[in-house]
Amino acid sequence: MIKLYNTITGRKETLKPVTDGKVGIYACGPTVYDYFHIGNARVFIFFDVLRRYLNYRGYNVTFVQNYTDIDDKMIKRAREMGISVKEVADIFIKAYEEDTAALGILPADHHPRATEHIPQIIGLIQRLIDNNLAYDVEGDVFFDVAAFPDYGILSQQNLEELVSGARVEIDHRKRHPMDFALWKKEKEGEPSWESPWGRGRPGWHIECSAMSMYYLGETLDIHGGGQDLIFPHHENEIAQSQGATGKPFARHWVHVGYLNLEHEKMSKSLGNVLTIRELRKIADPLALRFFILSAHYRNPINFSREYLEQAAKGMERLNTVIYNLKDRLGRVDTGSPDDRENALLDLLQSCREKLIAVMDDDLNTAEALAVLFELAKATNTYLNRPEGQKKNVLEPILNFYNDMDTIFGFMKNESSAILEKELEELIARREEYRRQKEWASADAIRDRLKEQGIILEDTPQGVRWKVIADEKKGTK
RNA sequence: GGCGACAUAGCCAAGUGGCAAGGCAGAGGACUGCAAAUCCUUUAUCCCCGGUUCGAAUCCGGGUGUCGCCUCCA
Repeated sequence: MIKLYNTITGRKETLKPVTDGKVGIYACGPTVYDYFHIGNARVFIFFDVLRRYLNYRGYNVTFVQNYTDIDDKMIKRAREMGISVKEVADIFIKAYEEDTAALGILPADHHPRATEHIPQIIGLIQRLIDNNLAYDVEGDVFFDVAAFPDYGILSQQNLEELVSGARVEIDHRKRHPMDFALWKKEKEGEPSWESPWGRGRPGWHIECSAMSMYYLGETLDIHGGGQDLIFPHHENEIAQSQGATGKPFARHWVHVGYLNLEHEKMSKSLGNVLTIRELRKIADPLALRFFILSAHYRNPINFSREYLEQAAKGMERLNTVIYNLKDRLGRVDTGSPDDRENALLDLLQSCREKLIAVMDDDLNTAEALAVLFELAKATNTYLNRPEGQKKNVLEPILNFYNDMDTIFGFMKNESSAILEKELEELIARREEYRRQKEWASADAIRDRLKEQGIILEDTPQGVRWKVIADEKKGTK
């Protein structure tokens, strides 16, 4: 039984998909006018883990995340760069794909673009006009909030409260100050499409309603994004979608908390935006993933280089235990487990159960990681014991970690650039120096290999080596 | 003005009624030729003041502080 906090009710609620065994998730994606930043990354990483976890729990998940490729910011950027809006979108979608891949984020099942769903958008607007929830004024179409009684349900505010706090300019063509644009009349030199109301382009909110329902049906199981989308974006999506269909738009509204940078909200005006593009130059992007997962998704978190380094070291600890397991597994045989080994296998089982329990409870990734650390300690203790280890004890533990990696996705799989034969030769030579107690010569070999990114470790079971790839050295 | 979040060790961070998880850093020890890795030991008046309760970090009331949303925003 998986529980998720639902913004619309303010409670954790059991996930009950529309169709048993299937889950449709729609997450609001980026406006592709620039590189995305570490705050955006928090949302993308959360939804990546959510869909991976639901998949692990046996659901058939369809995950949709849009690209907003037409709006004011896109148009502005195209002018600045002296290229078309389409070209801006192509550049930053490609960058998005590269940067998310570096963060271990899997591609969604669908990444629809607003400009490729104009017919669906127009159809939805027409339904709203037919239902007397939208009106056309001189080629602009607005949503009539006063005609939709549930307006404000998500942000828990009524219309009067919203108006009193609003800092918007009054557009006198609107029936109500909070009415928002579904369709914007064409302006000179901007991309536009034919519609029943004349040439124009979609408003910001309508694309998500249109595309989510097109791919996932009229009631989504899970919809969400960053907390700042609650109002107005998701509020407006509810109005548009429910206004058209008369059905609940999403069963679960999931919103991810902010990630601040050095205790400040990131914003262009403060000039403190850290993009993943930039982060990738100075640190391991997977350390950011680990850092983000080490706190609960609804709590605000603060980012700094220091915290990222702490996270990188913790992540390294888990990667090391996996490395330790793999290394030892190649040197041991099967046998019947003794009492202490049975106790370890019992612990493995209880860790598995505990991990599922904490993840089922509103995706508590912080506790889940603690479980992985707990098992790591017991495993390391076992690997240290002089009586030796058994394959049929080590293997299930390694399998567990591999399973967990399909959810959390921060494990490293290093490969060596140096030829293994050459390496074995150097190790053998160093062993000879060590036998002769020629420590300086032995250490020279170790230092030389380290410069090439290969770490030698002397263990009671013999010398072993591992590769540290350049971009994966943690923070640099 | 309206709505809301957060405050737990040097740092990060779980825990929402029953002896305060986990990670990072520090100190001491074991192991090691030295390293690396690992293990052991060690570190908390849970922001303040009241209340409810046999029992509160957890529930209620009141403070204080930090921050967010109500405008484009993840």
